[in-house]
Amino acid sequence: MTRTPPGSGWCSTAPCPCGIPGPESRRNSRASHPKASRAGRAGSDEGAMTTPAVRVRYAPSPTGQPHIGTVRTALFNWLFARHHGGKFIVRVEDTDQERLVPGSQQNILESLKWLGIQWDEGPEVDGPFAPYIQSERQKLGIYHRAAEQLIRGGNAYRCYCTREQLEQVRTQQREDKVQTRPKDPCSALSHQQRRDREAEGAPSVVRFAMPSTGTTSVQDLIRGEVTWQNEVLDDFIIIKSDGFPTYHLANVVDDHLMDISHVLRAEEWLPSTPRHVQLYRALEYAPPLFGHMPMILGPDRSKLSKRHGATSALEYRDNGYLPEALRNFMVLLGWSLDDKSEVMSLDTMVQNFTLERVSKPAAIFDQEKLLWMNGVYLRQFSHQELASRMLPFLERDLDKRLLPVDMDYLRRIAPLIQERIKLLSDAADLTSYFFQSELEYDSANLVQKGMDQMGTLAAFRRALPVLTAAPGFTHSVLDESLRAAGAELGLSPRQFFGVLRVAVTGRTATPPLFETMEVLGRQRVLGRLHEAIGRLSPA
RNA sequence: GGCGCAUUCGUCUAGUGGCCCAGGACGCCGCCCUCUCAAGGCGGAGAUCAGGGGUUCGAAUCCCCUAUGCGCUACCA
Repeated sequence: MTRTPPGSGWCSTAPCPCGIPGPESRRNSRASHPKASRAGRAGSDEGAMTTPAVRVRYAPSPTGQPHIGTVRTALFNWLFARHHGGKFIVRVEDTDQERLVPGSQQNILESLKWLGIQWDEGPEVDGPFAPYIQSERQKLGIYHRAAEQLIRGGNAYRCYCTREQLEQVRTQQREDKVQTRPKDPCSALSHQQRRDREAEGAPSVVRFAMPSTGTTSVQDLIRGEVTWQNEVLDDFIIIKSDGFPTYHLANVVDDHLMDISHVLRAEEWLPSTPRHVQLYRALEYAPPLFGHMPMILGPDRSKLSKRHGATSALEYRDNGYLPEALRNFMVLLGWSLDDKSEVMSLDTMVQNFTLERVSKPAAIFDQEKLLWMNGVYLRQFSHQELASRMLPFLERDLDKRLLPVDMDYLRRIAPLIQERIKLLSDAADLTSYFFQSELEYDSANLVQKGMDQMGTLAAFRRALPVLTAAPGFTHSVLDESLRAAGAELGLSPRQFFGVLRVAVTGRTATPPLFETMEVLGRQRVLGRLHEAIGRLSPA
């Protein structure tokens, strides 16, 4: 009945860098590992070729709050690396100087840390291929050397066209319904013409000369073989006029230099993959394996964005979600262990994560299910753990006059709200009446359905001596004695306990009354009862 | 418009040609438990497997076509 968990038994760990999860792979992506054959190309790289190891990277660009989709991609890369005993590398792709947002690099790293995704190489930790920030790597000249190499080999050329000129060509082509890619006029410039333009000091970019015939294919680890007609692919820019490389060049050069074995990125990158494949070919680099992960969509099926609510991991943190819950929820967006497992430990994820169980269709981010999962994790905590997790939120949200929070007291409150709390950010609201010296509530709430003012007052007056005299202020004692008192008054438990609840907590919905009273303690309870009696008594 | 990818309950998904007139989970509904609110237990509704053609003794699963959705189509990543 139980299926063999996929992954176990197939890929032991280290020596299975292939990304092809098992002998029975349902996808015909059984191509051999390109890097494995690199030994043959000898010295083109570092020389010594051993068993290729899994080296994957997360390459965010610091242009704002890291989107939940890119964080999920980081998670998948990390799990893949851990599953195969490989390395997970973070590389900051800040080649777009115009879109840089200060502080976003910190946000990205903080998101990863919060989620428990540790990187083996990258900012802060460095590693054998440092630096890990492209603007710093730029200074090494690696991108320009690659571009020069391509120009020399006839695989790239300088282009002097202005944006306006290009826009014209493009719209013209569109009007003429030309199906093939726009051929860049500068590709046909003569040597003399180029010299002239350079002498004029004309600004230029470097374009890659895409082959204009034939096809380019990639054996995608998730989607199988994908093929493009080269004639529809354009001569994309590899070096911008500000001298910075574009993503296309930088990522190929760096992935090569950093010995990346698998490029696992979001599906939106699939269309530019033939460019990268051609770059690898022209540069004579052994290409990595590619795998394109499903995207994450909002409820309206469009790319998840601000309009759909929180889109960055840190927002979820501030909104009271647990990293454990968000991580678990995210891993299920596009991956599954089997037909049943949902709530699972990190360890289980690592042990079972294989690309073959990554699904193809884009997934919609279901906030409701995340909320449920957050509750599941919250309920699994020990009282101590829950109290510790709530503390920072209480310090943030509770009236400052109620601080500092007494940890011992909080630890006793924790079990009472554990089944009721769904977000840590609810903690203050759920527990405020434990801390307040003066309750704030509408006196009208004291008199509940089926009761009148006098009856309510009588109930309070009857409860007073019982609570005062209770031998030990524990929930079992209180339960017994108050239940008896209520019966004497001819009130149903619902009525009697209901009015007491409001008097003691100011709320109509709380954890069980007697447990709540026990934690509050005799003094607070009696004080609040007196207060309630005062509120109801005719002046 | 072009190119590419995708398509199983509202949503996340299981499914690797017979075990599937399709299983699990969230959400929803009902019942139970019960001092309120939760949590929990039990049950239910919910998918003509996008549609149409093939292949096969047999198709959610393989092939083709169509439709729809999404992505890309920047000196952004």
